[in-house]
Amino acid sequence: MSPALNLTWSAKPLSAEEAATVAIRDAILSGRLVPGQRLAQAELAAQLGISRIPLRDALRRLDGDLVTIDGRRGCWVTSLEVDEIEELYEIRIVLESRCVSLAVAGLSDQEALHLFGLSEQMDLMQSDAHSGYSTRRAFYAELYSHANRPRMRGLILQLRDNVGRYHVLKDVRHSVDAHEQLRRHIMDRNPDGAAEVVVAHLEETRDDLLATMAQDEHVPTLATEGS
Amino acid sequence: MSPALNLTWSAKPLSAEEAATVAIRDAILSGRLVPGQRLAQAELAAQLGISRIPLRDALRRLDGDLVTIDGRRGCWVTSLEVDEIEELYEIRIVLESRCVSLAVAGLSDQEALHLFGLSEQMDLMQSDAHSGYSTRRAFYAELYSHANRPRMRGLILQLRDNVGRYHVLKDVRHSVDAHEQLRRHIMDRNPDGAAEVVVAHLEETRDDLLATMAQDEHVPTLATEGS
DNA sequence: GTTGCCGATGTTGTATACAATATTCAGATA
DNA sequence: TATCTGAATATTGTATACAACATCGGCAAC
Repeated sequence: MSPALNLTWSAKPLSAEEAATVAIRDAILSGRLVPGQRLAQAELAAQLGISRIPLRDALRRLDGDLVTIDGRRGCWVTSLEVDEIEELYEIRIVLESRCVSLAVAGLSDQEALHLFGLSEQMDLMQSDAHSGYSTRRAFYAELYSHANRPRMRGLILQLRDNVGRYHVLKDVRHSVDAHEQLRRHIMDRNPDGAAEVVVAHLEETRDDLLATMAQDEHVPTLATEGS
Repeated sequence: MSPALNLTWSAKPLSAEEAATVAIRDAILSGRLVPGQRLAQAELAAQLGISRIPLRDALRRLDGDLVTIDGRRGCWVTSLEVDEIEELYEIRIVLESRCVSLAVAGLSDQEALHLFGLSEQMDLMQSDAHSGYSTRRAFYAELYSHANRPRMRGLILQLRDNVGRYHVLKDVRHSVDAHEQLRRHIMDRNPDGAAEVVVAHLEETRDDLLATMAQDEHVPTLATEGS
């Protein structure tokens, strides 16, 4: 199956544009760049140590997703309204219920066991918000990859990132509970059960987030300007 | 509902990047640029009468969708395999069935009548493949806008374009029939019926396309090079 | 006090020039 | 003949410079 030589081509030189894309995406997902924050090309390029051209390429790549570009008016970190968040969750529910169902249905014994272990690890090591998020993300990325639907998986992960940056790690109890159920359905190869758990979990998460937003709507987050 | 003054800000000056984006997208959707065709930056920029910078911005914007960029190896018109087309249709089915259901459920009498007329017009004037496609696209864009799900609508139209450029106008009978049924469900405000029609229509269209591709797989289309 | 009109300033868009890398093809060698 | 090597060529990535536009401030007029 696997080739004799499995060089992952580690540490291949990233282009300036790729590096900038990763850096900006990471900054947005980790909350260092907050929704609505202006992204001035000259300033960002200077901070990253590159010229404006590859920076613009990176921004174009993130446009419509994590970044909003409005012609000559400039660009900002995309800010989501309540309506948009509800819609994104609706799309996630439709896609993820299908995807998890397909994934669980096609799992081999070995793969199911692997996912089971991954899920337990994930719930055991509860670290800070950011690494917790990326750990959960990695689990779902792995799970959904078994659905053999690369485009759907990509869409889902994208939507997840889009909405995930608004969370403040409030849903830990829900998550642990949902993951326990999900593990059972994975071992039982129960696609419908898994889909139900995922939908219920998404709805809970969504409601948590909306409640938090309604509560904090009069306390807008402010970016701490870099020196 | 509609504002008293409805200035559409017509004929605002497009930037070179926007113009290039529209031009390239249109060329791909109309088939002048075929899947797999190389997109050389210098050549394209010269043809469009702009420099490489705004052209690159346009290509980055279409990347991952209609265009595939592979680092320094260059970029091509995205070419879809059979598996990918099947997957895109699967996503369309999931999203569009939900979207049409929501749209039909919320239709006012006036809106339903308007869509009815639009649909009839669409079936009456059957012109060439390209304008036929864009007419149908406009109808669904209008229909889905009534679902009040802008992101979902955008995704659907994007998926539609992605897969639509492979069609060769073979599904006219199916379409006319499906549209007739859809009109009835629109007038009856029958969301479930409309969703069923859309799903069935998508499945038929998908199977038509796959059959055509299986038939023509040994006759690869070749681009007619511009002078 | 409010509105409208410039001018100064800053930011983005675009062209040109150059650097870095991929591709290609000729030629040598097994 | 097939394959490998390496220089020539072509194409993409990036930096700099400049042009076009938007924003923001003050000032005048109503």
